[in-house]
Amino acid sequence: MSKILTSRSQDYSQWYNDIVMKADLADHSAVRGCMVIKPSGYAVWEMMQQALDKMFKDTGHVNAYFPLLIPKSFLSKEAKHVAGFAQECAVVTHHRLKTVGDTPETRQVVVDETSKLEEELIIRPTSETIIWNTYRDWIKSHRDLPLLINQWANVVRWEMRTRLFLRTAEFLWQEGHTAHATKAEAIEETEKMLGVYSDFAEQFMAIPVIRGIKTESERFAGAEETYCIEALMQDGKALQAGTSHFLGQNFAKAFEVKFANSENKLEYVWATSWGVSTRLMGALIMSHSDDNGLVLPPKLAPTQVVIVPIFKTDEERAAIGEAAEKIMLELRAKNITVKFDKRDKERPGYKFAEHELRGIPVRLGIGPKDLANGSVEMARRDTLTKEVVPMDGLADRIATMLEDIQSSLYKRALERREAMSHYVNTWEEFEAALDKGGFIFAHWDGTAATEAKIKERTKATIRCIPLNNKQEEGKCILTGAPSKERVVFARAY
RNA sequence: CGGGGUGUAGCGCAGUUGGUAGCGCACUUGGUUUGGGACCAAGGGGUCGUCAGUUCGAGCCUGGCCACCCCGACCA
Repeated sequence: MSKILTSRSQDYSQWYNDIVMKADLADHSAVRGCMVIKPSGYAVWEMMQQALDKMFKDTGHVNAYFPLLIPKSFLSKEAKHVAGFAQECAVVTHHRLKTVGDTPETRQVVVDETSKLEEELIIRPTSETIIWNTYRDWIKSHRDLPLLINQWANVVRWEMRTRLFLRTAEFLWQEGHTAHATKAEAIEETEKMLGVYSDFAEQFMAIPVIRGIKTESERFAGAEETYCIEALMQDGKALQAGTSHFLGQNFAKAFEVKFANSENKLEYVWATSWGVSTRLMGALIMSHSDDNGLVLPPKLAPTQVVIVPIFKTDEERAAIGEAAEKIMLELRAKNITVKFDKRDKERPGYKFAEHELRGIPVRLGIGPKDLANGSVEMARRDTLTKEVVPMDGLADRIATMLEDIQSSLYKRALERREAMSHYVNTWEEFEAALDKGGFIFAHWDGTAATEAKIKERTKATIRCIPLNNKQEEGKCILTGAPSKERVVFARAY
């Protein structure tokens, strides 16, 4: 059994960091709490971006870009919003530096105090305010609605504690910001985008998620309702993988965004916002990887197949090269991405290990024996198994295998989650389940006070109230007060 | 921000009592190798995180600062 499944939290963190480093995905930067996403990591992020972007476009959205810097007064216009983000904002106070000191030894660069800004600028922790300030000018009539815009951007949140991908001071994300004429339409949009996120998580990332809504205390600052998808990592901790917010008219009122309806009466617009971030990279790593390194689902693997040649002589090398070229043509004809690892310096064994570390789903080995037999050695990353198969019909076989890896990863993750889902009815059962890790479905009396007490005692939070939740009579595990449905508890990242 | 730990070559580390820096991997060159992380030989690479202090002399001692890791607190 993989040691990660049995390990303590500290070992799991070490394991996670090792994979990020050894698979060459990212590194710590010289800037506090920030990371450098390396080409290997960025390539995976790009795969995610492309898939998500297509899904956004397919649901009628367009991309735009808004400023990085937000005047402090904008941020403070929505009271709950600023209260939620005030603790973690990077603030720009000056716009100029100057050099002081006459000699090279004493010379230094300091802030020019004469360049102090009259109003400080906040580096966006999220863009609702700057966007709604802009939407005021864009929305005049019901004919301007709905306004369905997405932005790919970076944001900065000055977190106390950072973890590569999961919580960095700066991170990359997309944020959708939509405006609608009616409440119903905005809620529909919020739910639709949650659906896009859960489809993406399950179909592309091969990660099963629970769709639900947040309790009031976990709600986005400034939202009326926060919908989320929650995933379970291999160590039994939950990870919020995406959120979609119904913002009501909060931002429309804060920024005076009104439209003339068909009867020429002014109304405030209804809003949504939704986002996923590079945190999904963390989710991907923690969901599928094993002790040999990263495991990528084929749909997100920048390279799906790698061919490793095994040869002694130049003649063999040339013959294998020809065979590889032929295979690559066939695979590319089926839109399968393939690389031929013809590096001379590294030996095959080294390459095998390296490609496993980086998570390439399928590896082909071609050597003299294969040339003689018309065969190829085909290895799959998820199960670490390999078999010798005929060269004939290889492309079809690989296409099938890629599909199988994609669905197997999902199935494996789903089975693991089910095995780590506990239904409890008493406090004792709840505590026992917490020791095992995973999602805990339990009754809760619906009060923030109880939620807070449970969090204080156990560090477990309510991850969400599942959508379409089964209604059943029960008693709160803490207070014994009546409850009509189970909510999902877990310790979370 | 509190507690604990770390910072020495690209990476991982050693460095004794304070005496002017070393090992493994990686890198360069040559040769032998190549079906699961090769071997031999010869090389190159360091303001020891940073700033100050103590000292004839600091990688080592003292203090400040910075960054990172782990546990908390915080955190759509």
